[in-house]
Amino acid sequence: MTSGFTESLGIRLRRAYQSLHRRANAELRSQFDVTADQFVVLGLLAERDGVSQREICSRCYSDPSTIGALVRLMERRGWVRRETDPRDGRARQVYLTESGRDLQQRLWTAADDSFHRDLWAVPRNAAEERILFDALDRVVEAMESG
Amino acid sequence: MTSGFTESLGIRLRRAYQSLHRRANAELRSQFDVTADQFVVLGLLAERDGVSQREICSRCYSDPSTIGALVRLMERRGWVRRETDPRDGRARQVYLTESGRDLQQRLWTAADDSFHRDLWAVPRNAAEERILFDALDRVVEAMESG
DNA sequence: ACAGGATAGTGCGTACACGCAACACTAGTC
DNA sequence: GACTAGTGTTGCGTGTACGCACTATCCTGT
Repeated sequence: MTSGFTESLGIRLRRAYQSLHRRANAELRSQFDVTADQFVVLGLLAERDGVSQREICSRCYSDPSTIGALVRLMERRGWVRRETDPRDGRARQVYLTESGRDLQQRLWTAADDSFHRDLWAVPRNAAEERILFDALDRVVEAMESG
Repeated sequence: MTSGFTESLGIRLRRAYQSLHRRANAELRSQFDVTADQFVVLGLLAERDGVSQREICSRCYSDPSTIGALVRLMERRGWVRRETDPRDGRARQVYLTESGRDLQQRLWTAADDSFHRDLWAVPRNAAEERILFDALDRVVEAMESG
Protein backbone atom coordinates (compact mmCIF):
# COMPACT_ATOMS: atom_id res chain seq x y z
CA MET A 1 0.00 0.00 0.00
CA THR A 2 2.89 2.32 0.71
CA SER A 3 6.64 2.46 0.68
CA GLY A 4 6.78 1.46 4.34
CA PHE A 5 5.80 2.96 7.60
CA THR A 6 9.34 3.81 8.66
CA GLU A 7 9.90 5.74 5.46
CA SER A 8 6.75 7.84 5.62
CA LEU A 9 6.65 11.59 6.00
CA GLY A 10 4.78 11.26 9.28
CA ILE A 11 7.51 9.25 10.96
CA ARG A 12 10.22 11.51 9.60
CA LEU A 13 8.40 14.56 10.87
CA ARG A 14 8.03 12.94 14.27
CA ARG A 15 11.71 12.03 14.46
CA ALA A 16 12.83 15.50 13.42
CA TYR A 17 10.56 17.25 15.90
CA GLN A 18 11.38 14.90 18.74
CA SER A 19 15.10 15.27 18.31
CA LEU A 20 14.84 19.05 18.10
CA HIS A 21 12.61 19.21 21.14
CA ARG A 22 14.84 16.89 23.14
CA ARG A 23 17.96 18.82 22.28
CA ALA A 24 16.36 22.18 23.03
CA ASN A 25 15.01 20.93 26.34
CA ALA A 26 18.37 19.53 27.36
CA GLU A 27 20.29 22.70 26.55
CA LEU A 28 17.79 25.11 28.03
CA ARG A 29 17.11 23.11 31.14
CA SER A 30 20.71 22.53 32.09
CA GLN A 31 21.73 26.14 31.60
CA PHE A 32 18.61 28.09 32.54
CA ASP A 33 15.99 25.77 34.03
CA VAL A 34 13.61 26.66 31.23
CA THR A 35 11.67 24.21 29.07
CA ALA A 36 11.49 24.28 25.30
CA ASP A 37 7.85 25.28 25.34
CA GLN A 38 8.47 28.11 27.77
CA PHE A 39 11.21 29.24 25.40
CA VAL A 40 8.75 29.24 22.52
CA VAL A 41 6.22 31.36 24.41
CA LEU A 42 8.93 33.77 25.54
CA GLY A 43 10.00 34.12 21.91
CA LEU A 44 6.47 34.83 20.74
CA LEU A 45 5.93 37.42 23.47
CA ALA A 46 9.23 39.10 22.63
CA GLU A 47 7.91 39.63 19.12
CA ARG A 48 4.62 41.02 20.39
CA ASP A 49 3.12 41.10 23.87
CA GLY A 50 0.04 42.51 25.54
CA VAL A 51 -1.89 39.76 23.79
CA SER A 52 -4.53 37.33 25.00
CA GLN A 53 -3.75 33.74 25.86
CA ARG A 54 -5.98 32.76 22.96
CA GLU A 55 -3.69 34.60 20.59
CA ILE A 56 -0.65 32.87 22.03
CA CYS A 57 -2.40 29.57 21.38
CA SER A 58 -3.04 30.35 17.75
CA ARG A 59 0.52 31.57 17.23
CA CYS A 60 2.18 28.44 18.61
CA TYR A 61 -0.55 25.92 17.76
CA SER A 62 -1.12 24.85 21.31
CA ASP A 63 -4.18 24.22 23.40
CA PRO A 64 -5.87 26.84 25.65
CA SER A 65 -5.51 24.80 28.80
CA THR A 66 -1.88 24.01 28.04
CA ILE A 67 -1.09 27.66 27.47
CA GLY A 68 -3.10 28.66 30.53
CA ALA A 69 -1.03 26.43 32.78
CA LEU A 70 2.21 27.48 31.10
CA VAL A 71 1.50 31.18 31.42
CA ARG A 72 0.46 30.87 35.07
CA LEU A 73 3.73 29.06 35.77
CA MET A 74 5.68 31.76 33.97
CA GLU A 75 3.81 34.37 35.97
CA ARG A 76 4.84 32.68 39.23
CA ARG A 77 8.43 32.81 38.06
CA GLY A 78 8.15 36.49 37.32
CA TRP A 79 8.71 36.35 33.57
CA VAL A 80 5.26 37.58 32.55
CA ARG A 81 2.42 39.50 34.10
CA ARG A 82 -1.25 39.18 33.25
CA GLU A 83 -3.75 42.00 33.37
CA THR A 84 -7.44 41.87 32.74
CA ASP A 85 -8.22 43.39 29.38
CA PRO A 86 -10.12 46.63 30.08
CA ARG A 87 -12.12 46.08 26.92
CA ASP A 88 -12.96 42.43 27.57
CA GLY A 89 -13.43 41.15 31.08
CA ARG A 90 -12.91 37.54 30.01
CA ALA A 91 -9.48 38.05 28.48
CA ARG A 92 -6.07 38.51 30.06
CA GLN A 93 -3.41 40.58 28.40
CA VAL A 94 -0.06 38.86 28.78
CA TYR A 95 3.06 41.02 29.02
CA LEU A 96 6.73 40.15 29.30
CA THR A 97 8.29 41.61 32.44
CA GLU A 98 11.75 43.15 32.40
CA SER A 99 13.12 39.97 33.88
CA GLY A 100 11.32 37.91 31.25
CA ARG A 101 12.62 40.05 28.40
CA ASP A 102 16.10 39.80 29.76
CA LEU A 103 15.88 36.04 30.10
CA GLN A 104 14.50 35.71 26.59
CA GLN A 105 17.48 37.52 25.12
CA ARG A 106 19.97 35.43 27.01
CA LEU A 107 18.14 32.27 25.96
CA TRP A 108 18.04 33.35 22.37
CA THR A 109 21.75 33.93 22.04
CA ALA A 110 22.58 30.76 23.97
CA ALA A 111 20.22 28.67 21.83
CA ASP A 112 21.67 30.25 18.72
CA ASP A 113 25.18 29.27 19.71
CA SER A 114 24.28 25.71 20.55
CA PHE A 115 21.68 24.41 18.13
CA HIS A 116 19.92 27.12 16.13
CA ARG A 117 22.94 27.46 13.90
CA ASP A 118 22.86 23.76 13.11
CA LEU A 119 19.16 24.01 12.36
CA TRP A 120 19.57 26.96 10.05
CA ALA A 121 22.23 25.08 8.15
CA VAL A 122 19.80 22.30 7.28
CA PRO A 123 18.41 23.87 4.10
CA ARG A 124 21.42 23.97 1.82
CA ASN A 125 20.31 26.96 -0.20
CA ALA A 126 17.45 29.39 -0.63
CA ALA A 127 15.55 27.20 -3.04
CA GLU A 128 15.66 24.23 -0.70
CA GLU A 129 14.60 26.40 2.18
CA ARG A 130 11.58 27.59 0.29
CA ILE A 131 10.56 24.05 -0.62
CA LEU A 132 11.05 22.91 2.95
CA PHE A 133 9.15 25.77 4.55
CA ASP A 134 6.31 25.52 2.04
CA ALA A 135 6.00 21.81 2.61
CA LEU A 136 5.85 22.21 6.38
CA ASP A 137 3.23 24.91 6.06
CA ARG A 138 1.21 22.69 3.72
CA VAL A 139 1.31 19.92 6.32
CA VAL A 140 -0.42 22.28 8.73
CA GLU A 141 -3.02 23.24 6.14
CA ALA A 142 -3.69 19.63 5.20
CA MET A 143 -4.05 18.53 8.79
CA GLU A 144 -6.39 21.32 9.76
CA SER A 145 -8.69 21.11 6.78
CA GLY A 146 -9.96 17.69 7.75
CA MET B 1 19.85 38.42 14.59
CA THR B 2 17.57 36.35 12.42
CA SER B 3 14.59 36.71 10.13
CA GLY B 4 12.24 36.36 13.06
CA PHE B 5 11.31 33.73 15.53
CA THR B 6 7.96 32.97 13.99
CA GLU B 7 9.55 32.34 10.62
CA SER B 8 12.24 29.95 11.80
CA LEU B 9 12.53 26.32 10.85
CA GLY B 10 12.11 25.29 14.48
CA ILE B 11 8.71 26.90 14.84
CA ARG B 12 7.57 25.57 11.49
CA LEU B 13 8.64 22.09 12.42
CA ARG B 14 6.78 22.40 15.70
CA ARG B 15 3.62 23.58 14.02
CA ALA B 16 3.70 20.83 11.42
CA TYR B 17 4.29 18.09 13.96
CA GLN B 18 1.72 19.40 16.42
CA SER B 19 -0.99 19.63 13.82
CA LEU B 20 -0.25 16.15 12.51
CA HIS B 21 -0.17 14.70 16.00
CA ARG B 22 -3.40 16.44 16.98
CA ARG B 23 -5.21 15.27 13.88
CA ALA B 24 -3.96 11.71 14.20
CA ASN B 25 -4.94 11.58 17.86
CA ALA B 26 -8.41 12.91 17.17
CA GLU B 27 -9.12 10.46 14.36
CA LEU B 28 -7.67 7.42 16.07
CA ARG B 29 -9.15 8.12 19.46
CA SER B 30 -12.67 8.75 18.27
CA GLN B 31 -12.80 5.68 16.07
CA PHE B 32 -10.59 3.16 17.89
CA ASP B 33 -9.62 4.49 21.30
CA VAL B 34 -5.95 4.37 20.31
CA THR B 35 -3.42 7.18 20.72
CA ALA B 36 -1.10 8.42 18.00
CA ASP B 37 1.94 7.02 19.78
CA GLN B 38 0.34 3.62 20.22
CA PHE B 39 -0.36 3.72 16.50
CA VAL B 40 3.30 4.45 15.81
CA VAL B 41 4.50 1.55 17.94
CA LEU B 42 1.96 -0.80 16.37
CA GLY B 43 3.24 0.24 12.95
CA LEU B 44 6.85 -0.38 13.88
CA LEU B 45 6.04 -3.80 15.31
CA ALA B 46 4.05 -4.72 12.21
CA GLU B 47 7.21 -4.12 10.21
CA ARG B 48 9.33 -6.21 12.56
CA ASP B 49 8.55 -7.65 15.97
CA GLY B 50 10.26 -9.88 18.50
CA VAL B 51 12.48 -6.91 19.32
CA SER B 52 13.62 -5.36 22.58
CA GLN B 53 12.03 -2.22 23.97
CA ARG B 54 15.39 -0.56 23.47
CA GLU B 55 15.14 -1.20 19.76
CA ILE B 56 11.63 0.22 19.62
CA CYS B 57 13.01 3.36 21.28
CA SER B 58 15.72 3.82 18.71
CA ARG B 59 13.31 3.25 15.83
CA CYS B 60 10.79 5.84 16.97
CA TYR B 61 13.16 8.19 18.79
CA SER B 62 11.40 7.88 22.09
CA ASP B 63 12.53 7.43 25.65
CA PRO B 64 12.93 4.02 27.39
CA SER B 65 10.57 4.88 30.22
CA THR B 66 7.95 6.23 27.83
CA ILE B 67 8.13 3.12 25.67
CA GLY B 68 8.14 0.89 28.75
CA ALA B 69 4.88 2.38 30.00
CA LEU B 70 3.36 2.36 26.52
CA VAL B 71 4.21 -1.28 25.87
CA ARG B 72 2.91 -2.38 29.28
CA LEU B 73 -0.37 -0.62 28.52
CA MET B 74 -0.56 -2.27 25.14
CA GLU B 75 0.13 -5.61 26.78
CA ARG B 76 -2.79 -5.09 29.17
CA ARG B 77 -5.00 -4.38 26.17
CA GLY B 78 -3.89 -7.59 24.52
CA TRP B 79 -2.18 -6.07 21.49
CA VAL B 80 1.35 -7.23 22.31
CA ARG B 81 2.99 -9.89 24.44
CA ARG B 82 6.40 -9.66 26.06
CA GLU B 83 8.72 -12.59 26.60
CA THR B 84 12.04 -12.63 28.35
CA ASP B 85 14.84 -12.92 25.84
CA PRO B 86 16.39 -16.39 26.34
CA ARG B 87 19.79 -14.97 25.40
CA ASP B 88 19.60 -11.89 27.62
CA GLY B 89 17.70 -12.00 30.88
CA ARG B 90 17.44 -8.22 31.05
CA ALA B 91 15.65 -7.77 27.77
CA ARG B 92 12.04 -8.41 26.77
CA GLN B 93 11.14 -9.46 23.28
CA VAL B 94 8.00 -7.65 22.19
CA TYR B 95 5.61 -9.40 19.80
CA LEU B 96 2.38 -8.29 18.18
CA THR B 97 -0.53 -10.59 19.07
CA GLU B 98 -3.12 -11.63 16.50
CA SER B 99 -5.46 -9.04 17.90
CA GLY B 100 -2.74 -6.41 17.73
CA ARG B 101 -1.87 -7.23 14.15
CA ASP B 102 -5.51 -7.11 13.21
CA LEU B 103 -5.99 -3.75 14.90
CA GLN B 104 -2.91 -2.34 13.23
CA GLN B 105 -4.23 -3.20 9.79
CA ARG B 106 -7.59 -1.62 10.48
CA LEU B 107 -5.90 1.47 11.85
CA TRP B 108 -3.62 1.70 8.91
CA THR B 109 -6.35 1.68 6.30
CA ALA B 110 -8.52 4.08 8.33
CA ALA B 111 -5.63 6.51 8.85
CA ASP B 112 -4.80 6.26 5.17
CA ASP B 113 -8.32 7.22 4.21
CA SER B 114 -8.51 10.16 6.56
CA PHE B 115 -5.17 11.91 6.73
CA HIS B 116 -2.28 9.88 5.34
CA ARG B 117 -3.38 10.69 1.83
CA ASP B 118 -3.27 14.39 2.56
CA LEU B 119 0.16 13.99 4.06
CA TRP B 120 1.52 12.08 1.11
CA ALA B 121 0.26 14.79 -1.20
CA VAL B 122 2.40 17.41 0.53
CA PRO B 123 5.54 16.88 -1.56
CA ARG B 124 4.44 17.92 -5.02
CA ASN B 125 6.84 15.70 -6.91
CA ALA B 126 9.68 13.23 -6.41
CA ALA B 127 12.36 15.92 -6.33
CA GLU B 128 10.59 17.88 -3.64
CA GLU B 129 10.00 14.73 -1.65
CA ARG B 130 13.68 13.92 -1.71
CA ILE B 131 14.64 17.42 -0.57
CA LEU B 132 12.03 17.34 2.17
CA PHE B 133 12.98 13.88 3.47
CA ASP B 134 16.69 14.66 3.35
CA ALA B 135 16.19 17.88 5.23
CA LEU B 136 14.16 16.19 7.96
CA ASP B 137 16.78 13.49 8.31
CA ARG B 138 19.51 16.13 8.53
CA VAL B 139 17.61 17.84 11.33
CA VAL B 140 17.88 14.62 13.32
CA GLU B 141 21.59 14.32 12.57
CA ALA B 142 22.26 17.92 13.50
CA MET B 143 20.34 17.70 16.75
CA GLU B 144 22.01 14.48 17.86
CA SER B 145 25.54 15.45 17.06
CA GLY B 146 25.63 18.16 19.67
C1' DA C 1 -33.88 44.84 27.64
C1' DC C 2 -33.25 40.11 26.99
C1' DA C 3 -32.45 35.41 25.14
C1' DG C 4 -29.27 32.69 22.54
C1' DG C 5 -24.99 31.86 20.87
C1' DA C 6 -20.13 32.64 20.69
C1' DT C 7 -15.70 33.28 23.12
C1' DA C 8 -11.70 33.58 27.04
C1' DG C 9 -10.21 31.24 30.61
C1' DT C 10 -10.10 27.47 34.31
C1' DG C 11 -10.22 22.74 36.40
C1' DC C 12 -9.90 17.90 35.87
C1' DG C 13 -8.43 13.54 34.01
C1' DT C 14 -5.43 10.89 30.84
C1' DA C 15 -1.55 10.04 27.96
C1' DC C 16 3.31 11.13 26.61
C1' DA C 17 8.21 12.80 27.00
C1' DC C 18 12.07 12.99 29.66
C1' DG C 19 15.74 13.02 33.35
C1' DC C 20 17.31 10.59 37.12
C1' DA C 21 18.09 6.85 40.13
C1' DA C 22 17.72 2.05 41.14
C1' DC C 23 17.99 -2.76 39.87
C1' DA C 24 19.06 -6.86 37.22
C1' DC C 25 21.64 -8.98 34.24
C1' DT C 26 25.68 -9.40 30.85
C1' DA C 27 30.36 -9.28 29.30
C1' DG C 28 35.15 -8.47 29.57
C1' DT C 29 39.26 -8.52 32.57
C1' DC C 30 42.15 -10.00 35.89
C1' DG D 1 35.46 -16.51 40.97
C1' DA D 2 35.41 -11.58 41.83
C1' DC D 3 35.53 -6.88 39.85
C1' DT D 4 34.21 -3.52 36.81
C1' DA D 5 31.79 -1.59 32.95
C1' DG D 6 28.03 -1.43 30.29
C1' DT D 7 23.15 -2.19 29.05
C1' DG D 8 17.68 -3.24 29.43
C1' DT D 9 14.09 -2.18 32.20
C1' DT D 10 11.45 0.00 35.85
C1' DG D 11 9.84 3.69 39.21
C1' DC D 12 9.27 8.44 40.34
C1' DG D 13 8.64 13.35 39.62
C1' DT D 14 7.77 17.28 36.47
C1' DG D 15 6.23 19.44 32.43
C1' DT D 16 3.46 19.31 28.33
C1' DA D 17 -0.78 18.18 25.16
C1' DC D 18 -5.38 17.66 24.80
C1' DG D 19 -10.45 16.81 25.37
C1' DC D 20 -14.28 17.93 28.13
C1' DA D 21 -17.20 20.34 31.12
C1' DC D 22 -17.93 24.63 33.39
C1' DT D 23 -18.01 29.75 34.48
C1' DA D 24 -17.81 34.40 33.19
C1' DT D 25 -18.25 37.60 29.81
C1' DC D 26 -19.30 39.53 25.36
C1' DC D 27 -22.17 40.21 21.32
C1' DT D 28 -26.06 39.95 18.14
C1' DG D 29 -30.75 40.10 16.87
C1' DT D 30 -35.09 40.92 18.25
